[in-house]
Amino acid sequence: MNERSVRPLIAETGRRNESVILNAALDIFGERGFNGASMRDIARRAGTALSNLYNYFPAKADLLAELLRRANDELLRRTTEAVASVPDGDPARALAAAVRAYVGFVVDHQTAALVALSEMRYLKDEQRASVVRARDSTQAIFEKLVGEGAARGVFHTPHPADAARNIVAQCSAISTWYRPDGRLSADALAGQHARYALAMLEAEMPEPG
Amino acid sequence: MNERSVRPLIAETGRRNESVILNAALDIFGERGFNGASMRDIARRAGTALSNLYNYFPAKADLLAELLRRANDELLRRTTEAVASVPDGDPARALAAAVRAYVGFVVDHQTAALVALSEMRYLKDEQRASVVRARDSTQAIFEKLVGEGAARGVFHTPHPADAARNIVAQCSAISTWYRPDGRLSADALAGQHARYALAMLEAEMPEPG
Amino acid sequence: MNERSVRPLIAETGRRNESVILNAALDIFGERGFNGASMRDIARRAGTALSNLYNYFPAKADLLAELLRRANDELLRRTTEAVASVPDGDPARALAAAVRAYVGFVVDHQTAALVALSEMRYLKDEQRASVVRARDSTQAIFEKLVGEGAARGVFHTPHPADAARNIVAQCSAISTWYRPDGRLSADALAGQHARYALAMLEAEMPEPG
Amino acid sequence: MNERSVRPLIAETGRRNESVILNAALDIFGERGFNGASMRDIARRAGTALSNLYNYFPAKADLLAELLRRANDELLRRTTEAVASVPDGDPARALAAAVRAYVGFVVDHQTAALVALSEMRYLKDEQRASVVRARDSTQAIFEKLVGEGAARGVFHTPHPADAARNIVAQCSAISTWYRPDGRLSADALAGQHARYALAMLEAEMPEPG
DNA sequence: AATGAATGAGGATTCATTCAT
DNA sequence: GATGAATGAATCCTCATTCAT
Repeated sequence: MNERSVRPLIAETGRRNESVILNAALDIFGERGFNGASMRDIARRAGTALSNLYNYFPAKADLLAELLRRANDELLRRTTEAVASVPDGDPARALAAAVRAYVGFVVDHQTAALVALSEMRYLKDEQRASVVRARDSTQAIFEKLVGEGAARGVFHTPHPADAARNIVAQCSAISTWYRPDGRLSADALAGQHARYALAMLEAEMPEPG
Repeated sequence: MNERSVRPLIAETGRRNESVILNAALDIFGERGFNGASMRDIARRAGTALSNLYNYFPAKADLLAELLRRANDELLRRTTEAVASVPDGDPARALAAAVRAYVGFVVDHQTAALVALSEMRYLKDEQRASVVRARDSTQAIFEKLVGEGAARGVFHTPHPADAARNIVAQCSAISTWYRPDGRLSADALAGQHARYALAMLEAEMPEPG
Repeated sequence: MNERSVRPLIAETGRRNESVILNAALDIFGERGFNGASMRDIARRAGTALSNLYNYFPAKADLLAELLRRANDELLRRTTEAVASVPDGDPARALAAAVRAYVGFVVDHQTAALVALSEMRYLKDEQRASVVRARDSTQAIFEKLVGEGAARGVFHTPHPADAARNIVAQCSAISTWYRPDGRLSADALAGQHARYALAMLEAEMPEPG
Repeated sequence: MNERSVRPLIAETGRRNESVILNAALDIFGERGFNGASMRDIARRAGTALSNLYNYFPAKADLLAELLRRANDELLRRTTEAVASVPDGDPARALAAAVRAYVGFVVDHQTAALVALSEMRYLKDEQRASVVRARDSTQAIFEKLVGEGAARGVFHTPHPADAARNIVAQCSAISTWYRPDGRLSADALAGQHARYALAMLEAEMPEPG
């Protein structure tokens, strides 16, 4: 039984077909990559006319940007909430909770996580910058926690910022190989990654989830 | 001073322009992705006529396949040699050497590593399968070392296969963020990643770098 | 102070938005040409919904046709009135008055004059024929006056019909270059063109405006 | 028998299909206007594949720009030569020769003259500016001649610059109505327009061609 | 009247690839 | 090996127009 909140990443909105189109785009981007996906493919998957896509999103890149915005928002929300649920002053526990949240997001929204990881580069200028900022917001949470732990002598790793980056990279990379029928359940996977993270940080007495 | 062997990934061959074309393709694939790269782009970068590309590679996918073949070959060579240079019976040291070799490859051939990580999916059928096999050969080395260490009680991680996968994923992901002018030198980075790996494996008395 | 009747070419009618839409269409056709203008452009300029345009005009061509009808009507009205205001039997004076009226129309409704000159060709079949007829009605006035003057020996030009056509063409072409802040005022311009016309006709004792 | 040099506006060049494509584009632009012409139309008229057009001209606007460049070049060449063939110090004769040259160009290359008159506006930025400069070069010849004549007291028109503009406009407008089977032959038309021009300028003793 | 959603046809342009030289 | 010309299919996107509300 899964206790994580698996509400759909793309919720219904006022506009009739918006969520249908976004979900179709997410699927197709996940299957073929941004440049390999055609608007025709997306329209067909969404069950609408090609030209109708443009009533919702003025350009293909806007579809991707909107998807990444939502993915990053949800990831940030989950991570923030996870950290907030841990009493202050326990960086190890907070870090473990953040990692579990991140892994949970990847497992619940694998395609979105994969697209966010690999297709962001195809956005340009302001859209790209905006997504980078959103991604960095989440990353900053990890860096802050690792920095605090290092300052307090809880984490002994010699390069805290580097460690934080690699922890996040590793969580994100799960989207590239995870299979729901794998040996580890989603929760076990999240717990195991919390354990990896604390190990990498050379935490004192890690207490894995 | 850099002691790693930084011979070019794409060496001169008998065919005059082959290496020029492959290097151009590598650049362009790295900049724009496989589907975002056009044969015209590659020809322009190579300084040759578009149609001449087809005298060397019958299709765009063959360019990518050849690049990935060479990248995987070099990665496998480096990893194999690194492991061979460690006396048998010391899985921790061997694993650390393997990680350092992998990181060295990523740092020396960042674009190739990035393309291998992110563009392999655009190959089809036998070409795809062939590249997957090559990638798995390297991965198998890590799995074997981790398995041995676990069997001998040197590594205490509860899920050795999973740990091996994540170590490799983490090394590979370096290609997505590494900058030569970053805070850690290439060697320091390699050493640090060996340390991460042993930590993740919960090795006894890791002796980093 | 401007004495010419500068009532708007597109007057308010019973239908609330009709004149707004026509004026928007006139603007856009003037800026981008008939084929360069989109119904979306026009709707946006008119401040109404795209689909609402079709409650007023069943097709894009009908918008243009209606504009040209009104422009030609107004031009014909001004020219007719100008000629009527001159006592019979003085072709030179009548011709000068007609030219002044024509120039006045172009100056007061430059965009409409420009669109009438350059976009008529994009109408088809009956709509085109109808506009051609309207244009020819005005042209006929000039031909008649020139013919009369030639018959009476007042105009000595050897090819009266050709002269009439060129006089009209020249007046019409003013729409392509006129700027309200030019060296000649609107009235001076009208007077000067009357003078050109009489000169071209080789009129006896032209008495310019 | 026609004595004017009616060499084709678009001469053969080294590139096999270039002149064929330019001539097709000229036809189609003349028939439907720049925005009403599709690259498919042009390709069909040229007897080549749509995509092949882009091997010669990278964009539709480049086709138009090249056509207008050639048209303006030829018009300038003819006008310049005509003026040069008249002994200095006779502005009336020089002006008449210039007008005849202009009319000759319009008659020999009616479609090009029409397109130059009506489609220039659809070019943008530098391409537009470049064509405007070319057009102004020819116009400047007329302004110079009229200015000289006015200064010497040969032309009595009160607004020389305005007169020059209208003379050119009138010549240019011939392209909108001329029919080869009209009442006046090409030469007669040219002569008649020289006469109109001198009349407009209120020249002393015009000696029409 | 007015609107938002929808659509089929067509727009310019780029694609990977082929062929004759 | 190398090139310039050529092509059919596909690209993203816009078009005028219609329809249900």
